Amino acid sequence: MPKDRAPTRIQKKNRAAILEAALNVFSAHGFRGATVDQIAAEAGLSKPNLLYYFPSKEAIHTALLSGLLDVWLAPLHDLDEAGDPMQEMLSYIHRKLEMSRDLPRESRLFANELVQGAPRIHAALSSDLKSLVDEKTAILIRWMEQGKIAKLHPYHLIFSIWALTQHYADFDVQVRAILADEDPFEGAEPFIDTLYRKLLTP
Amino acid sequence: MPKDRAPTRIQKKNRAAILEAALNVFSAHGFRGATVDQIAAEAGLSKPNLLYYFPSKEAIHTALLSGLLDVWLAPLHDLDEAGDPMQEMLSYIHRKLEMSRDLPRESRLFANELVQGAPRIHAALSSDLKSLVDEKTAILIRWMEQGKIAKLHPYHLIFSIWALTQHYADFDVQVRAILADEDPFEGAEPFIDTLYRKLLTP
DNA sequence: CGTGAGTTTGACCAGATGGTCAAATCAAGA
DNA sequence: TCTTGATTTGACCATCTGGTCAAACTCACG
Repeated sequence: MPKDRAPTRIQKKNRAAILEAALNVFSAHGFRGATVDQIAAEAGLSKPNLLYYFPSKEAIHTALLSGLLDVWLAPLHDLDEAGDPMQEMLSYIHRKLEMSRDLPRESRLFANELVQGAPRIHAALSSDLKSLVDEKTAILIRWMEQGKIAKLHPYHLIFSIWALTQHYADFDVQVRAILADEDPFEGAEPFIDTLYRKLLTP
Repeated sequence: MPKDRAPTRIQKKNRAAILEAALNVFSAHGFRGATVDQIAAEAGLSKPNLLYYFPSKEAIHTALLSGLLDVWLAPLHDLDEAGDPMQEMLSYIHRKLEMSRDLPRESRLFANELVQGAPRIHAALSSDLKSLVDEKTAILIRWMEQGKIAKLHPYHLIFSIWALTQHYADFDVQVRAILADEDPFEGAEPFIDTLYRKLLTP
C-alpha cells in the first residue's frame, strides 16, 4: 500500500483510473456483480497492482460512494432561500434532470446500493443526507407559509423530484424500450417543468 | 427433473416455496448477489433438491420474472377508456402506490433487473410492455383531445406514475431514513393524489 | 405389502473470485 | 550513477458458488 505522504504523480493517475473504472463496473453490475478483475482490466492494471492502491473491493466501493455523495447532493445544497422560490425549485429540478442525463453511472451506482437496502451507506443516509434534507425542507416550509409556493408535504415533494429525475437514468433501458427512437430528455424536460409549475403554483 | 405430467402435491408445494424464497433473495440481493444455497435454505430444501425442481438459478429467476410481470402490469391493463378519465387515472395511480406498499419485493425484483440494464427481460420490455403502454397511451391521447384531461406527453406521464409510486418500494431505505418514524405511505398517498389532480386537470 | 415412480441427499467437481506475497522492475533525488 | 522507496507482477491460495451424480429414501397405488 502506498504510504500516506503527498501522493505521487503515478498514485494520482492510478487512483483516478481505478475509481473511473470502478464507477463503470459497479454502476453496471452492482457491488456483488462487479469483479476486481473487471475493474482492474478496465483501469489498465493488473489485479495485484490495483490492490496495491486500494486494500479491497469494498474499499474501492466505499471511496467511490463517499466521493460522489457530495457531487450528487450539490444541487440540493445550492437551493437558496434568498432566491425566488419558484425559480429556485425549477432550477433545482432542472439540475437534477441534467445530472440524470450527464451522470447516469453515478445515479445507477446509488440506485444499486439503495435498492439492496444500502448496506454500505446506511449511515450516510441517516446523518448527512437526513440533515441536508431537513435543512432544505425548512426553507420549503417557510416558502409555503409565505404563500410563495403551494402547501405540500415537503419530504414527499423532495422524494418526487428525486423519483422523477433519477428514473430516467436508473431505468434508462425501460424508458428507451418504450420511447423507441425519441430522446428521453427532450420530452422529459418540458413535462417535468410543466408538472412542477402546476404543482407548486399556490 | 420432475416429469411434465400433472404436478404432484409435493411438486406444487416445493415449486411455490422455491419461488417465494427466490423472490425474497433475488429482490434483496439482485441476481448476481443471490446464491442458490440461500434460496434453498430459505425454501427449506437442500441445494440439489432445489435443482431437481428448477434446472438452474437462471431458470428460477426467469420463472419468477415472467410469472410476476402480469401481476405487475395488471393495474395499467385495467385502465378503462369507458370510465371517467380523471377517476381512471387516479385509481390507476392509487393501485400502483398500493402495490409499492404491499408488494415491495416484486418492485425491487424488477428494479434490480432494470437498473442493471435488464439483461434477462429486455425482450419482454420491447414487446409486451411496449405494446401495452402504446395501447394505453392511445387512450390517454384521446382523453386529452377530448379535453377530459390536460394535454401532456403521454409516455412521460406514464413514466412519472411509475417513478413516483415505485420510488417508495425501491428506495424504501432512503425514504425511511428521512421520514424517521413517519409512515411513508400515509403522506405519499395524499401528496401523489394532489399532484395528479393538479397535473391532469385541463 | 410390494413396486416403481417420484423425491431427497451427501459427496463431489470445476471454475470464479477476493486477496496475498516475494521477487522483480522502475523512478527520482542525492 | 547509485540507492532507496515506489510500483508492478506472476504464481499462488482459500473460499465460494453453480451444478452433477449415484445412491438412498418415500410415497401412492395396484
